[in-house]
Amino acid sequence: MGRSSDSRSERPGQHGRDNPRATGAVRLSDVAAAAGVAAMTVSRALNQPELVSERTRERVQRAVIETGYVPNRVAGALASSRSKMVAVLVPTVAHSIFADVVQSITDTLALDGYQVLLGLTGYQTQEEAAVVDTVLSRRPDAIVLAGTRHSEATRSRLKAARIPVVEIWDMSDDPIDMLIGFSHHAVGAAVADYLLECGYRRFGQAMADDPRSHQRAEGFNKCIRKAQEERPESGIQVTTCWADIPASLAGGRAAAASLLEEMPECEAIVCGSDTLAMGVMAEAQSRGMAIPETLAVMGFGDMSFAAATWPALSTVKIDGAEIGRLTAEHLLGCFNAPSPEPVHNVLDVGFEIMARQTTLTARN
Amino acid sequence: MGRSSDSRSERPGQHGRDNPRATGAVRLSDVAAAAGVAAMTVSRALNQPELVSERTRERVQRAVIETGYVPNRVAGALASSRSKMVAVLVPTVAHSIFADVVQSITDTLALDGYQVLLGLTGYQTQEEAAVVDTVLSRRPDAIVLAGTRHSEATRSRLKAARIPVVEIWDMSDDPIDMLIGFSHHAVGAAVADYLLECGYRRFGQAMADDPRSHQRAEGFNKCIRKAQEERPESGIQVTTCWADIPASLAGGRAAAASLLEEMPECEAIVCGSDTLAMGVMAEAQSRGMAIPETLAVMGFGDMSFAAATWPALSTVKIDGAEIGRLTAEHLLGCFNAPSPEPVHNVLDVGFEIMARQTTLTARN
DNA sequence: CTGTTAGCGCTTTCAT
DNA sequence: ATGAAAGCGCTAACAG
Repeated sequence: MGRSSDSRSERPGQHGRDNPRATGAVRLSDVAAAAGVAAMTVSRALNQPELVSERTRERVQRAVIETGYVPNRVAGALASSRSKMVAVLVPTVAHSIFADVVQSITDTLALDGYQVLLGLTGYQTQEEAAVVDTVLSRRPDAIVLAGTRHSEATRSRLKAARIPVVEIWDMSDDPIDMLIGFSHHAVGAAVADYLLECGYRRFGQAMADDPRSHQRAEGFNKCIRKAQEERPESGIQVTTCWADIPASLAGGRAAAASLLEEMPECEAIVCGSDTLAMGVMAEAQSRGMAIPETLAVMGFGDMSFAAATWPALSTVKIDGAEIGRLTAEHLLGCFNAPSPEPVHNVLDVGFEIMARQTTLTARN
Repeated sequence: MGRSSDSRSERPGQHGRDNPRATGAVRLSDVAAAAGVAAMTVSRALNQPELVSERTRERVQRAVIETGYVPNRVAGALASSRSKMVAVLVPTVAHSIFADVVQSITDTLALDGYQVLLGLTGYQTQEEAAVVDTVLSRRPDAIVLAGTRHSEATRSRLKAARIPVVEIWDMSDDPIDMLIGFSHHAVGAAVADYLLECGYRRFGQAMADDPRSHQRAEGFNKCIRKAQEERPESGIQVTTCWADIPASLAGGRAAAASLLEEMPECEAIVCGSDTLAMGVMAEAQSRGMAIPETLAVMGFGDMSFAAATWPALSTVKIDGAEIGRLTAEHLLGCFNAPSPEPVHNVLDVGFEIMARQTTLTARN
């Protein structure tokens, strides 16, 4: 047993020079030597244990512990062209809505041994292109990205990568591959319909200045304009205020202050996120305005953030954690499918308007 | 030019079979062929452009665009044993405090071309050990992890990895390598001192049931006990309520309700996070208790979350984004240092008690 | 400044 | 059930 059969077992450096190897880490062949088997057998014992006899498996197990072996998945990924990594690209993780998505995807994928490579794209298309390139160079097995508006370069890069791509958090007529999202325009329209139905007439909008908020605002405004044309006498009005991104409580306060200045008789403020909504409510409260009696406020996102604090808040319920889970499970389905062909599949998760009685029946 | 000098340029599969290669992606040698240079020259043109003549650089640039080449960093990492990835391990990203850390580290590292491999460890030591192993198998160039209480297995694994390790968000006498954090025990004690100094006597604690919150509570209680012994007549009391993790507004409300039930004459509630603090304040408000006149509330974390809404809230300021930035810059310093030896370095970023006059002078 | 060669540590394939 | 050989796509080291 003096000499192992592995030609590199004496750990020479590259080119046979006799300085120590760069990493110094335990290799598969070291474990193999310790267990008295071939490297390939160790690989199998670790990755496809059912193909190895129980006796060998145990010996390998022991050798792994003895040597403190940590597999090198970089090498594994190169050899097998499967990295067991999924890239997740979101504008930011400092917003609860995307943090929930990332958390949920990470948790769900971990169950199947996949890891998340995080990419934060900011809110600029140009930045996104750079992040996509960097991330693709890691050869992830799939990529999830928020939004459906990408540069043509980004789209072609993603298609050329020939891996599952899931766009989330928005809707599109022409997804790159898969899509799990909803129409922000439709949400905006639905909110307008809803509030008009409730009897409100004078609206403010406190929206973050990002593309998806713009779409919701457009949907809202379009619906409002239609109502104005149909019922010119009703006095329907809307004023919009764009808050800086990232959205903050302070931004919400400022937006509310500005809206109430411009439109003191404002009855309802529609907000681009729960964060903005809370800022708006803080401002209203500081002015002694009763919510929802004097001013109704509508948020956007999952209720969990705000509901406990502000029972008067109504919101469009979009649960990031749920979207994340759906996305991850969908991907795992792709990975496990007999055919690894990309599936073209549009899935609208819909949305739900959560309205507390206290708020939205107030004026009836 | 009919035949390239690259022996694999005709893209045979492994072992010379003639099915197409697994990935089908453009390789360095494809770019080299298109540019009429050697693969190595392309590599240099991309990674060390200063070593290549301008003419060659331009030809390579053109060939890269022409072929749509996306470097394979998996192969690069294997060959060079530098992955340009930093693993970041936090309990969760669904808490603003850790989300800020991750956001900030990601942003800062991106400036130097590093990417973040995200690991979410939950709050259990056992889970952490598994995540550490998985993450190390990707051979990150460094690892950042929240907390200083790890299993012995985790510690030895991390030491054996021979990469920079930064523990953050806590203090330790025996860090694995580097540490950027603060003592939770000391924070708890400082808060107690502060509130006693302000004249408060009957305290509630609404803490999340995680190790670091426990340490703060211990620091707080120790300080309180000392005061009780020194001034038995003063009527100093404290009751603690442990909220479920992850901390939520609802959990904060429930904790406050329970505390106020047990100790109706409670004067100040110390909270384990801003989230809990906001829940506590919601409950107080719903009971018509004036803050801070009737009940003072202290949070923990960065003010940015809550300050705009609750000017009456006081808090221990721990800015996750700042810690993240510090950590990333510290790491980049290590990477660029002439000596890549691990630096043993304890850095206490300290903390700051932000106290709004309105709250903490209320009883004076 | 550019090219050649020999691996990085693993998995695929084929052979036993 | 186990092993041997070849190669994944890139970069370090040396040679020119």
